[in-house]
Amino acid sequence: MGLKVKECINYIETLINVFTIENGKVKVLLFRKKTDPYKGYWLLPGEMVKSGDALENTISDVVYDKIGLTSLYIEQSHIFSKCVRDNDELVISVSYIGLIDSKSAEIKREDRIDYESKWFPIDSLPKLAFNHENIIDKAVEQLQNKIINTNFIKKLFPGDFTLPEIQSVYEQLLGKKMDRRNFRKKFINLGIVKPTGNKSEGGLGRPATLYIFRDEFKERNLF
Amino acid sequence: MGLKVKECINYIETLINVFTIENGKVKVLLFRKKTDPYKGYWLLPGEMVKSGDALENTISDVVYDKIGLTSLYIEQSHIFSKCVRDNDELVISVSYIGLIDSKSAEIKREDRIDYESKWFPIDSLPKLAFNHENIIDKAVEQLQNKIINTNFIKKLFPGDFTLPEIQSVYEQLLGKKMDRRNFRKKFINLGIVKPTGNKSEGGLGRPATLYIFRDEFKERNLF
DNA sequence: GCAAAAGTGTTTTCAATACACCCATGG
DNA sequence: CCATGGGTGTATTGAAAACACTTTTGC
Repeated sequence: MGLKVKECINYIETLINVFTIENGKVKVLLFRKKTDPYKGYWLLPGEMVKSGDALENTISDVVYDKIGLTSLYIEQSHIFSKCVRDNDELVISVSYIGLIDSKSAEIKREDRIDYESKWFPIDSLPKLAFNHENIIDKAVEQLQNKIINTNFIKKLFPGDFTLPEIQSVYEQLLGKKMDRRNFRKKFINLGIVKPTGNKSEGGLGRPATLYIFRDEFKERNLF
Repeated sequence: MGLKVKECINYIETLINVFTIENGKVKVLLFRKKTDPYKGYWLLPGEMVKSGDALENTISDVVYDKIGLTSLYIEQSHIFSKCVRDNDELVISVSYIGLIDSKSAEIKREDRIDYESKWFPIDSLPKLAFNHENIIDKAVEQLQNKIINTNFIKKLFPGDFTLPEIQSVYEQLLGKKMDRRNFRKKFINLGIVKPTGNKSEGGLGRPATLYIFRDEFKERNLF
């Protein structure tokens, strides 16, 4: 306890777990690593913290420079410090959670072909570099706790959506099936959504009613 | 966005919010600062991270060297990085939450008279150095979310306790009064506590029944 | 007309709430 | 005997859960 080896520089990096909903699946954005170690493995977008930059600035850089987004919802997730490198250096990883709706995410994806990046469903992740699998696990765990808040959902569905879509996101994140009738009853009774008058198109089966969040909706917890 | 000034060292410190229940009040442990800046103000115990030490080691040092505890429950709270110093240096503060029962806390307090330290009720904090007031606020906010978990409560009450004691902690942390009958009903119906057969002593009024957590109790959320 | 997914109502069960009086102790 | 705080029971309300059939669309 308290055995000091020698003074050395600690590196701090910020990483971000950007989540979106694509084709009804909850997905996270990953980049493929081009160099050893872990060449060919996937990792979370991130950047070393430099020169008196506050963490918030660094994460903004990551989001803008690497992902190509100018704004998305961000909050802190967790700090990891076990990932020690060869030479007495300690890398501290500050992990963030970002949420983006599928439409914005899709547009930006076209712009960025210089990196190999991909959205992976959280239940089928590829080989991940370093401890990034742990980092994603922790972010997903926190997402589970956040998703019961209606304000949080709105960030994933800023446009219109169907109730079956939203229900499916809950089922994926909470890891359990829910009764369709009870789910709608609850969601609609909250009074935070209203039908747009339109119907979903193109899918199999009966088209679903499209809803949007009311402008004046009050943040609440479900479940 | 991304304007780099120059390379410089970022300092990382760990801080801990140690909470206990003393005389029925939720309190946090603070030390008085001996030197300028903020001489005479109070602050959270903490330490700079050195030499490839993982954060967990650093916080262990703090707990052992400065507080005199060999073990207490610890979890991460939040990272603060706005506290920039004069010379382009950035201090990143990694904040932890620690919980200790009053009995262990009391014993250790005797041992440590070389520092001026004191337990302050969270609703009447003294003048705090740096941004430590924000840091405590954040920790208390997280405590509010954690306290609904029975496992968390047990860490504050590992020995025996009365139901009015526990109820009071809930009321302090959640910031609302609760009905005594409904509170007991809920708590006892959980089946996680059992009466010891003894009664509290020394207080005014009728002595209260003492309870302990059952050995095999299942972690659950209340409220 | 068939497959696929959306939409709808009722009953039961259980937890949350509201509420007022009696009990044990110390002084 | 009085002040102080602890302990108890019941009725009401509302949300959660369980459950099966009908509707709309594409092919």
